[in-house]
Amino acid sequence: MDDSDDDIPIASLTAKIAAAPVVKSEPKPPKSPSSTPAKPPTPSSPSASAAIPKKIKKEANLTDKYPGLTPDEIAYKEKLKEIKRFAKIEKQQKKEKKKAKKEKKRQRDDDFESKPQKEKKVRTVKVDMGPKKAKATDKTQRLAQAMKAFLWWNAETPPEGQQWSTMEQGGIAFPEEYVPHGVKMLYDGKEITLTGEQEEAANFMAGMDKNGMHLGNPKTAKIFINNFFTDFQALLGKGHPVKTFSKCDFSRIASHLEEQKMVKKAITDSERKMNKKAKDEINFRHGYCIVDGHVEKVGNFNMEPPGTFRGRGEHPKMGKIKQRVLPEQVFMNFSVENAPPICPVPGHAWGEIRHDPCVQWLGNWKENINGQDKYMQLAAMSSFKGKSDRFKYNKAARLCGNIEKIRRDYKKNLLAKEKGLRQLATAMWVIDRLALRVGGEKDTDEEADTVGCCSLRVEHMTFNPSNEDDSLEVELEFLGKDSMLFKQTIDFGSELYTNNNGMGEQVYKNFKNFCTGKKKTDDIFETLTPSALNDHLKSLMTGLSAKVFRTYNASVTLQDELAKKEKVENWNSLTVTQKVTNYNDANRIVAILCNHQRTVSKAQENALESIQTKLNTLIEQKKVLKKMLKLIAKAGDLSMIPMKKSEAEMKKAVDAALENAKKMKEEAKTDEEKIAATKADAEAKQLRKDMGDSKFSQAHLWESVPTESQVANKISLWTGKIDRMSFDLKNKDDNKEVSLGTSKINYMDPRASVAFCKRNEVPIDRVFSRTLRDKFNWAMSVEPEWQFCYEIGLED
DNA sequence: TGTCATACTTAGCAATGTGCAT
DNA sequence: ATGCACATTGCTAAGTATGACA
Repeated sequence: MDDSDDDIPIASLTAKIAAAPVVKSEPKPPKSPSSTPAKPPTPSSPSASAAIPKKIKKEANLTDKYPGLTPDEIAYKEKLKEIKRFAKIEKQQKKEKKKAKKEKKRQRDDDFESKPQKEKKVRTVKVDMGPKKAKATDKTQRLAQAMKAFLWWNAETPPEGQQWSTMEQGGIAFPEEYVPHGVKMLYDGKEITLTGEQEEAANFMAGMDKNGMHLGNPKTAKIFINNFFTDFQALLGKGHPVKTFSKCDFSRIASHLEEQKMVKKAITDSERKMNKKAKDEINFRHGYCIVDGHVEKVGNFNMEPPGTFRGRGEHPKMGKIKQRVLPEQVFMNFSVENAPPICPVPGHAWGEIRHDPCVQWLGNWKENINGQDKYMQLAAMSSFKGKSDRFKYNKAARLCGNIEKIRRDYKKNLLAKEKGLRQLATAMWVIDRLALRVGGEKDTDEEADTVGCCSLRVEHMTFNPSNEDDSLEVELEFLGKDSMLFKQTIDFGSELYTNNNGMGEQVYKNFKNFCTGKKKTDDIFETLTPSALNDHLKSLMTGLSAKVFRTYNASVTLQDELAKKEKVENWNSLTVTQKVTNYNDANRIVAILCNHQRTVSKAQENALESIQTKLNTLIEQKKVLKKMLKLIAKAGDLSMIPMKKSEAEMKKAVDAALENAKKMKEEAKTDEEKIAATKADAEAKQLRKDMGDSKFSQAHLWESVPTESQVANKISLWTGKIDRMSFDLKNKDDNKEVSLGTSKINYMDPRASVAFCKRNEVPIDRVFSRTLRDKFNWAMSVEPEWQFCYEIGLED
């Protein structure tokens, strides 16, 4: 690791790291002496071309080697060869490296085990050695320690209304300038020469996944292509021969890009190191910030590269070209007394400088698709984000003490004579009980048509969907944030909504009333706006807004569900893994409440299908076993019992095929031979898979007639297998569309999770990943008995 | 009273990393 | 050791909240 700090533009950062207090860190295995004392000098700006191997000097005889091919095609073939060669070399290197690492580790472990006594002795002897030398850590680790050392929740708060007093930052990093590749697109079969900018745009389309979420769906593909082509044509200029998208052929560019990906994959270890170093440099230059004298991590310091706009759902602007953003378009924010960050693009300068301590952002620019503002801000683990996060959860906790009052308020108003008031109350009920978002107005020409509570329309509700008498059921179906489908049938007459004076029937009545006499496309709550709703909420509790209900309900639900789990009799005898599974189950209930979904990929779908097939096989096998048992018990015709076919021969054949393929690969000289070898390899692997399947299909059989007890044993074995597998399958199927992460990151008070772990001796890293532990550093010190309740909310 | 601008939170997807079974 | 499934992270889109202003 290179430790030269001089390339960091933040002057005080260097001093800061050096002065960082030594923080206790987890014990680490003793380090082996550094093996890299001298390093070769590295170029100051490693260019992308450094990753591509030098061309081998064989140009002269290439045309002889490939008779009848154009130079372009020959070049392509040669390149492919090179890529393959480098991939092979890299694989070899990786292997060796791994081996070496393992060896080292073993030695280290041996050392460690054999020398504990000695070490102790040394330590007692060391008396007057002066100040303790800091552990040899790299820059990233030292920065991490410096950040960890600052406990913002114990520190002074900046002046009222201000986010900071001083702020020094390293500016935004910009993507490298575009380097044209010269590969041509075809139009109506003819080559078209493009400028760099035009070629870059062509890349965007060429690189799109034809089966992805934008082009894979005919409806969105149409929007996407239309938008792209309009922007592309504008780039080409007036009177350009390219007129119709269907005549455009980007396939040459597509394969070039594919090739580049392979080149990138086939880099050597030293190149990988260089890339890492370059990335680290950017990270050190832009990734940290000094706020009021302490180091903070920056969240998004890389400027978004140009590309196509990937709007979700049926966003009317998807496919439009997102332009490259230049430093001139960016505003930077930092304190007056500090030097401005250096603009990293030569010949360019920041658009504007601000010194506004009342905001958190470090950088700000406008995006060209929707004209929306984008910000560079500190990372989730920073004090800014930590403070507002804790504030958010404390506010939600305060709702614990106010929720009864608020529910009384809307229950009263559900019966109000005035329609506006009734709509307000009904909306509050929906936000509280169904955890919907508030739902602001949207312009459907500019954005996808998605809704929340206030923007619900008559067409989103189906009364009495199952057509039963006296039904109070309503099907609620609409696209919410990110065009995620919300589809739930609410039975307003059910206990869930009527118990405890829940007033479900009244809510139903109100909805029916709000919807009658309206067009499908009319708003249900035509008198209501988010700000009016929030104003009313503020009158009931200071700082209350609609979204607090989601946080509140998520945290309360998690806490209640966990409490339920912990009440179970054998709870204390459960293993850590079982406890974590229970935690995840509680997490899942919250995720379902908040409608946090994910789409199931094709691969996941296939995996599920294969489990189902296996399960079916097991069930069939169990039936066969039962028949066998009957036959044996009643001393029937034993020749009816199916026998296991020998697997030895099959295995022989597979091994031979694999061996043969390997040999072919090694001996292959010409392209044809290589292709044949690859094919043989694929076939051998298929054979191996078939063998596995075949083995599985006769796993229940014996090579000779089994005894009664043997069969009986296998039946119980199979019963267990079937149970486990169908449980597993059901679980996977039920959960495949639920996303647990979002509620963990944004909704459930982390202190409830931390307390749960402490009560149950579950290591926190089984529940929170590294980044989550950093993000929730402020929540780690709570007591095992901590409860999400009103009093907690009074903290700040 | 509604609209706009601003600033910040919440969100899913794709790429990447990790750990486990074979 | 390898390949796979699952978990985590990076990215950036899509929301909410709120105050200024017409």
